[in-house]
Amino acid sequence: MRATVRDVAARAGVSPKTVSNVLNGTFRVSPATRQKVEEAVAALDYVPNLSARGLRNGRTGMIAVALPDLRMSYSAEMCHHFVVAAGKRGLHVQIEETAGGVDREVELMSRARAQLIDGLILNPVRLETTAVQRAVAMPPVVLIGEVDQPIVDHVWIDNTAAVREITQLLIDEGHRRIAIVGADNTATAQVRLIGFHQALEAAGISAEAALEIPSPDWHSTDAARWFGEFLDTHDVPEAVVCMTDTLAMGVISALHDHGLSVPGDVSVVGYDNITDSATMVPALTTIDFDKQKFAETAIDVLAARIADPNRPIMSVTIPHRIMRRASTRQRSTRKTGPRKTGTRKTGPRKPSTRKG
Amino acid sequence: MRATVRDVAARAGVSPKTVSNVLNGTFRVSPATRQKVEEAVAALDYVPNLSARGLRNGRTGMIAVALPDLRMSYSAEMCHHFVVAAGKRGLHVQIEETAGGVDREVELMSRARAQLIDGLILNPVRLETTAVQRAVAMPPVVLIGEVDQPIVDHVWIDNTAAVREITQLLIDEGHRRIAIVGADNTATAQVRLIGFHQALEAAGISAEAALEIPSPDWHSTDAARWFGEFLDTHDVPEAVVCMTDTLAMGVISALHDHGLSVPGDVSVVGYDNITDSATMVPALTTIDFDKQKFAETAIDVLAARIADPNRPIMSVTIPHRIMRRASTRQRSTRKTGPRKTGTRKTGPRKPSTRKG
DNA sequence: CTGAAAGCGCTTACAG
DNA sequence: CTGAAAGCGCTTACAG
Repeated sequence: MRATVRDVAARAGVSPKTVSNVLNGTFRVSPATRQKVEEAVAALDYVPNLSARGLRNGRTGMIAVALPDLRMSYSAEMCHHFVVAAGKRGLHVQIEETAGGVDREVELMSRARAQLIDGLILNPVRLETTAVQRAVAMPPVVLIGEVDQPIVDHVWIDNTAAVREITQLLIDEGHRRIAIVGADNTATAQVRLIGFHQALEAAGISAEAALEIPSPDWHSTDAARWFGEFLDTHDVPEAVVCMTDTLAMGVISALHDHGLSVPGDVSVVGYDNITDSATMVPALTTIDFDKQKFAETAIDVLAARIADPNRPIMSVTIPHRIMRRASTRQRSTRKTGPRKTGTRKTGPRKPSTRKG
Repeated sequence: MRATVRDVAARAGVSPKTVSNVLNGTFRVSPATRQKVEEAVAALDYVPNLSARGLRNGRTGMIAVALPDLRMSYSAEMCHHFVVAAGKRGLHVQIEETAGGVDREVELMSRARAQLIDGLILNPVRLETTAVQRAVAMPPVVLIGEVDQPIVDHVWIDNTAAVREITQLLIDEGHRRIAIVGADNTATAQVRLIGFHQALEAAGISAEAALEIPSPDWHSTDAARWFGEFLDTHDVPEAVVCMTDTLAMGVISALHDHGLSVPGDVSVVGYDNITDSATMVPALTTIDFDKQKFAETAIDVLAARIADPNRPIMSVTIPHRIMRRASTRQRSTRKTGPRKTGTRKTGPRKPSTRKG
């Protein structure tokens, strides 16, 4: 049978309270007593029961992190940083996926209230239907990502500015017919699309609905399929803004399959600066931000909220910057109209079967 | 204040036991009583306290999944499948990273014993130093990956066979001077290296230590750097076996930076069939397995172990297959000696700046 | 500096 | 089909 504080106390010849004091360091305990207790703990292989402690204290030392799709490289890197940042504060992380939508988000909130977790870091999927409602008794929650709900704490990147700036970069390089991939109705896409539109408008370029290409799932394979179909039926754009690096990977793949080179024929940019974006061929120009800092900030804000539910609501913006790599280039001649697929100088070919 | 079973019972005019029966469905309850209870639950916004339930039942409904490095795309995909598979059984997943090594693994075991988690799915990093010891009182654990410890349940891929087969594929295509990237002292690398050696030996090719290239971290950027340095100082191999798809991404990047085409100059294969491997340029030939099935099997085995700690130990091998894509090709002429870098027909050039 | 007691909220034998 | 009581293992006022 598992040892309990009583067993330890009995063996050490002290009361359970003293054992607790030694374990939690709440009060000063004489060295002799401390040693007796520690010997008993070791002898009995005692491990405190966290459920009991959680019931007593109302804290379990566990938080949840809920991301839209755990399969994304972006999710992988953020999970890592959340786990590490939480670990530094003695917290453990439960992961959840919000892909299911609003129901899932609501369920996560109740689970927080069911107190196996002390708080929740939530990346909601849709703006208009967020589970975060004034009406509900709220557990400690930090929103990350695009939804700016003034009801709860919030850590984010200024997505709109970031996409505006990277679109501006493409415009400065002489591109005018610019497509955007991942333009669907998620919160992320909507907020980033605004930045895209702002940059076009500032340059006097009118937005074209046909150049706003959805990709219902944001996996690279989906982007390759959807953007590939776009290439089959439309003029080749001069540049492509991708909502994420993972989408950019699919876009580059589709361009290669159509015999188009990056950035020779088409410039491509991404968003997130995932590790793999540096080893794409070509290396990807993208939006970079300090993911470790992002995670640590979110954990800090959540910990502060857990400690004091009544503190003022915070909103923290993590800085971003453009990570310039090889996937974009200056257009030599400034073209005003759309370029026809037929005007390409070389016909389609599979670069992957080119012989050395 | 939060409502408790007592509050619900009082409001519904029944005993706490009846409330519990309604919530857990243990005994039959009359429809009228059930409705009264459900109304009270709704009215009081009652959510059961999982710490209390965990203390009482000795189960929290939470399991932990510990992977070596959460940043990997492979980890991302596995996490997704574990969370989904666990969710189907009403379980939640706590994630941990074992990169820290054995201490971390031991700590995870005690945490399991501290009973905030009912069990643990563990991918240990090193063969010889596994935290899994006969001596320690073991919580329910399922090992995944390469370590075959007959002490606990085990779900894995036959790594040795998989790498042997994919190396064999390269040999069948006429490659003889084959490098392997990621050859370090982790359990995964060691077991896969054995398969590599087996294939070479069966073909009468002697292993060359210089062709076994380590990459202390298995990120694509590390592989690009380490394999790039290898290319700077060695003859170009005819083919490269990568311990993972992520490593392959870095290897392909380094080859491009050296003006070598894949598979024109060098064939490359990976392992894992991550989603992104289909959109690499060229699409990657790799080892595929059913990740959903892998995760579900591990969860099943763990659930069975939790239900019956004394059942016989299980070991399940998930089938694998070669996913043939564009990154390998038949060598037209069979060469016996190493090819010099200088013998390439085309000089180095950056494919990324090639114009269309 | 330490001990005896109460209670966190739940579920489960034990009675009725 | 339901009620009253006990107890999971911990920590914290309350006394000494």
